[in-house]
Amino acid sequence: MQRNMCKTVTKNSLVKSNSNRSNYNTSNNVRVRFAPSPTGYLHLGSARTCLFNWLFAKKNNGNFILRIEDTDIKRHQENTITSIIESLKWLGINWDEGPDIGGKYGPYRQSQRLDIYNQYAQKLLKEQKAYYCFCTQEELKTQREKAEKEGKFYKYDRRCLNLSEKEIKGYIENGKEKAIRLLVPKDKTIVFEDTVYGKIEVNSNNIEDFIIIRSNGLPTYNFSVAIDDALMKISHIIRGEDHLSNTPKQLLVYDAIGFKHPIFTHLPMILGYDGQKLSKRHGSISIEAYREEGYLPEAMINYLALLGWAYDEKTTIFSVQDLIEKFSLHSINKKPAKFDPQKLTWINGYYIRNMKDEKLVTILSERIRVRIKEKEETKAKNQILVKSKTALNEKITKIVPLVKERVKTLKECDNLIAPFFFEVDYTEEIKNYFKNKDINPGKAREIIDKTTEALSLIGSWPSAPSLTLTPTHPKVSSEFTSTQIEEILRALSNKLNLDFRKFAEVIRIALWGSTISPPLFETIEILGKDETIKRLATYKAFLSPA
RNA sequence: GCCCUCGUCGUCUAGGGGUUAGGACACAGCCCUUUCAAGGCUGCAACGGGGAUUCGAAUUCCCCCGAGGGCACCA
Repeated sequence: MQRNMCKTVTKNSLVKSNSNRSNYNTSNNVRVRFAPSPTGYLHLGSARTCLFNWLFAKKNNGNFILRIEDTDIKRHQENTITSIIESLKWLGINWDEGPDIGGKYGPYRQSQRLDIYNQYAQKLLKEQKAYYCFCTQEELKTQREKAEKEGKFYKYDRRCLNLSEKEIKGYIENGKEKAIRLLVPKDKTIVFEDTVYGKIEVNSNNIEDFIIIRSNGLPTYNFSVAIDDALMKISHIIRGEDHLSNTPKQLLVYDAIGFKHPIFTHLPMILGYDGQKLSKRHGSISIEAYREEGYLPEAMINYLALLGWAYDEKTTIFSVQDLIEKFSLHSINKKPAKFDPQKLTWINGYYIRNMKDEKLVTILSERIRVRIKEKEETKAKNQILVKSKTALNEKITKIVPLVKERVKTLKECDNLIAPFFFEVDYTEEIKNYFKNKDINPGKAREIIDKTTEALSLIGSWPSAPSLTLTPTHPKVSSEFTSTQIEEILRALSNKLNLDFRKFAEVIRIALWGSTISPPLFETIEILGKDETIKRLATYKAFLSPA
């Protein structure tokens, strides 16, 4: 059987396939599009749809087109177009044709294509495949509500189809509001083969004569998409599953006009944790929000690709290049996917950990610079510890290896390293941390005093006669390095007969204002002797005498 | 109400007649450890239910149940 043959082939080529879905041509002229309506930020679901389109285009050397569906004047907001475009660019998605760069099938904004829709509507009218409807919206609404009350499915009763030419003429001359409806053929089976969902059959009797041009002259969605997709020579329509039920209507438009059908691929929905449609109450759902939270574009892409698609039984990490090579419409599954922020975060952490140090340095420098600027604009200017851009970069270069394995988002990283650049704010909780602890405030003072003393020695050696520590530690040199610091602090902790964990906790809290910090010895080195000693003193002041 | 879909660990998924039903996230434990991570090891955990076909069903078919989407002068 064909199925078996294909299975063999695909196993060899490591590409999964359902042969019965592969009867289409992807060898040339692949043209796909992403067609957002500008009503808000770029949503995770839309981003995933966009990504799949883009991957498919890249993989097949096709064209990826960006089109803005802004026919609904009431809902669309101009500024959101910019924001959507920004998000796409941030993700690294580029397009070959679009509203900003043009192209030979433009314009790429539906609001600029109104003449086209009207021309086709007139053509259908002339061919009697569509007809004027003079029913008012109120009338229709009443009818619909009545039907719903009776538990019936409402379908337009075609009353305007039976109007005489004279009546029509009369209405038009009187300037009565008119919409245009498509004349849906009776009892026709509409069939299409969806790449993901397989063969879909719908009887046209289930579809009413839907409006294609509204009384305000604007086209409705099912009409304009069909026309645009056909005119823009879109070969594969890849979009969310919520459009599956609309596809027959669009096919009716294709057929009425005589357009060739494209290939349809519907993607399973992305749902929230509770299985409901992903919405604001599930938390952040825009690409923009994740960008701000410190997620990397490559991590977003990787995670999004895994929603509804899998390559094999093991791999979870895919570079964009991997995805382009391995992506296939055949391996998209049907089940709706629940968005899992934890996994996204894990993937993001993975990308941070595996990022080249230099790249992280660049990214973090930029982010810290933003924070510095914020401080500069407030009265907290004196809290900034780093003065020059060079100093900042040098510092971050040293910091990156310490923190890249410890954070999952850039924001988390910013927070972890902030005390390198700004004075520490000690919370009440931190100030009182050692009350009722094994190490009481008095003991903590002692630790701080001794540590201060010991650290002071580094660099002032060998002229340090008061050093009580040196007998147990012969190798005090003049370099303020993490190795040196570690040796001295461990020796000190030992001498004080303390568990080093507890000893270190005092220092950590004093230096970082937190129980969590980057590795202590390196932190002290980078912070520098003076700042370290200064912070030890600052914190000591919060410790009430025993 | 009608139409269209979907149903494997908590989550993303692999698996398409014979598997100890595999991996990843999360979770738990242990190891490592100056905190937090990272890393290593181990564990927990799934075929919605019922029939049918078959020697054999997570896999094919039917019914039920559950879930999502659509049915607008929204996109």
